[in-house]
Amino acid sequence: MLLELRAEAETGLTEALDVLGHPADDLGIERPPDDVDAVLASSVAFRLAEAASRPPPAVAANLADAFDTDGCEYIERVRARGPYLNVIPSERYAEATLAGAVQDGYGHLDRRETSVVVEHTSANPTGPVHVGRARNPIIGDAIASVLEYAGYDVERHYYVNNAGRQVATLAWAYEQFDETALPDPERDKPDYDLVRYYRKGTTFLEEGPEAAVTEAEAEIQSIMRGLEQGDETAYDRVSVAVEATLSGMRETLDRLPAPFDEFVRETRFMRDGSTDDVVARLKTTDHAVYEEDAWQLDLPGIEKNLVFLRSDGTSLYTTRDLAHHEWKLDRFDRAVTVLGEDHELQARQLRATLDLLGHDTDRLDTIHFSWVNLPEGGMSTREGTGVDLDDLLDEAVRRARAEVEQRLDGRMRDDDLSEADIDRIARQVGIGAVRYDIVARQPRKVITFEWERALDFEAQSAPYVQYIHARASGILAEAGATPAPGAVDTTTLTTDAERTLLREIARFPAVIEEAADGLEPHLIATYTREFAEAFNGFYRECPVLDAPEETRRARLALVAAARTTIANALDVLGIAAPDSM
RNA sequence: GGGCACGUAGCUCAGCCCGGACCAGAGCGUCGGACUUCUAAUCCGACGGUCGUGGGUUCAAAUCCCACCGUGCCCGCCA
Repeated sequence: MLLELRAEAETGLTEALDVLGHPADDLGIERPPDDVDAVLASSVAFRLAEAASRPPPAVAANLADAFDTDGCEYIERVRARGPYLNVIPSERYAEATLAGAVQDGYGHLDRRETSVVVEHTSANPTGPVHVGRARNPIIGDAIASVLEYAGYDVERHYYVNNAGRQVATLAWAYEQFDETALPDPERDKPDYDLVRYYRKGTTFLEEGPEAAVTEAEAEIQSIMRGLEQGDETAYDRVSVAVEATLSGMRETLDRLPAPFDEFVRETRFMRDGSTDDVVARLKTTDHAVYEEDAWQLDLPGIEKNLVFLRSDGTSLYTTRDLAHHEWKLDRFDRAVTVLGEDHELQARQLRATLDLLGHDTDRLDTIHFSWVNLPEGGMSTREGTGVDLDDLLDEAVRRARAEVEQRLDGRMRDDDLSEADIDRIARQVGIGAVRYDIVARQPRKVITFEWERALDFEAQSAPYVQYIHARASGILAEAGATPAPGAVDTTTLTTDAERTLLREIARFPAVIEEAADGLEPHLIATYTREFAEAFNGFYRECPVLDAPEETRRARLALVAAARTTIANALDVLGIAAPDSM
């Protein structure tokens, strides 16, 4: 509802500025501090003061007088307070907020008729997903969801690298080594099974006898060339190992869950000729250079040449990724990619090259996140250092379960949780805590992984937010029927706590819009925390079930609206909203 | 060496893009309080900060610009 009110405020303010002969290019609309009873404010008066040769408060007072609220549905009035203009909402604003927020889809913005593909994770299928990578699916999935809420047609893609050196090495190692020479797998899952061959293989290439290594390198090269030439045998050899590994990785990602609409395989762009086509076009550009037997691009503003064809005539990952991106731009209006910070240069080169090929790169967005490190250093699949995501999720659920059981005794609510409930809550809370911990921070910040911090179940965590959903659910279940929003008198909601909660509910769609515009899902996490504080304030101050009839009805509607709001906000973050905890 | 990021309470972060009522907000930790009352994974209070450093722009700077310092990532015919 804040979005509608803001639209009214913008129109009204523009008119008022016009009437007084001020420029209306910067309205200075902002969120007022919590202790001001306005829902929106403007600081334009500061900027107008000099030209008007009057102090800001005087300008603000004039603007407040000139603001015509006659046509406004949601604005009661606009008043000056010092140099600021404060927008005071009407009772209709409260009514419309409640009516809007009890709808299941609350927070979904109007459809935009714009398609966007969100590519995320795309980890090399060489072994289990480790925590160092975990930011990618969690941030990526949240970005996809927030765009869906904002009205875009979204597809989630995982780009499978099944053509590079890494997977050729895996395929070779899988054929080369006997299982008896390998350690037992850490889990009974194909990715844990296969990664043993991969690690054995990379160690062999680094430390094995020279002649044997040369032979192995030749074999790996031949697999790569086979793929390049569309050789079915080479493709099958790689597929056996890659697809098995990928299935194990998908199983782990499903636990988050991080669903995908499509797994796009790199080889697709080799087999359909589009990579050759890109190479042919690149050779004809002014920036193409042939140096040291390899075709390269000397890109403007980029210090490093981009090799797009090796001296042996084979393509590189980036070459295929160019074809992949042309494919995406051809099918979608926008393409968002979530990548690690180590891919920064590559992403810049990709963008510059697509630009060179005549594409509108404004349709492209890249979000970079920094690594999750261990206190002792980085994580690596190849070296086998790091914490597997499976282990983190298991431990999270285990600790959450211990927490539920410990709280069982002191439980005030006599609703006897069943074994199945305990299981459900442990899963919702445990995995939710991991996701929240990651999605709540700006992707650029480096994270050092520590068990206690990642699995903190207190304030500023998923359970803190989930708890208010459970509380709201409890009240509504106890009450039985929830009154229709049209049948309640919002004027009975008079306390600060009620008004603050209402204000937070009304803000949700505006938060979605802001998070979607900037591709910043952490804004939603911040919002859920502030929302939870507002709800807890209400919960403390305002009894619902024991309130006088009129008040009770209004508060029940408010609780119902709060519940949908927080459920949907959590939904954006991919975090479950438990009915009981 | 070059490029790109990050630097806010003891610790972990939000605020920075779009400068204004923030002479800075949370959480954790520490200390003290609140369960016969809709779930205490909650709430209330106290203590705690030269917003890395120095300059600049502005009526106004945590926020914009410059320099410097520290940290991370990248600088492969790997991905």
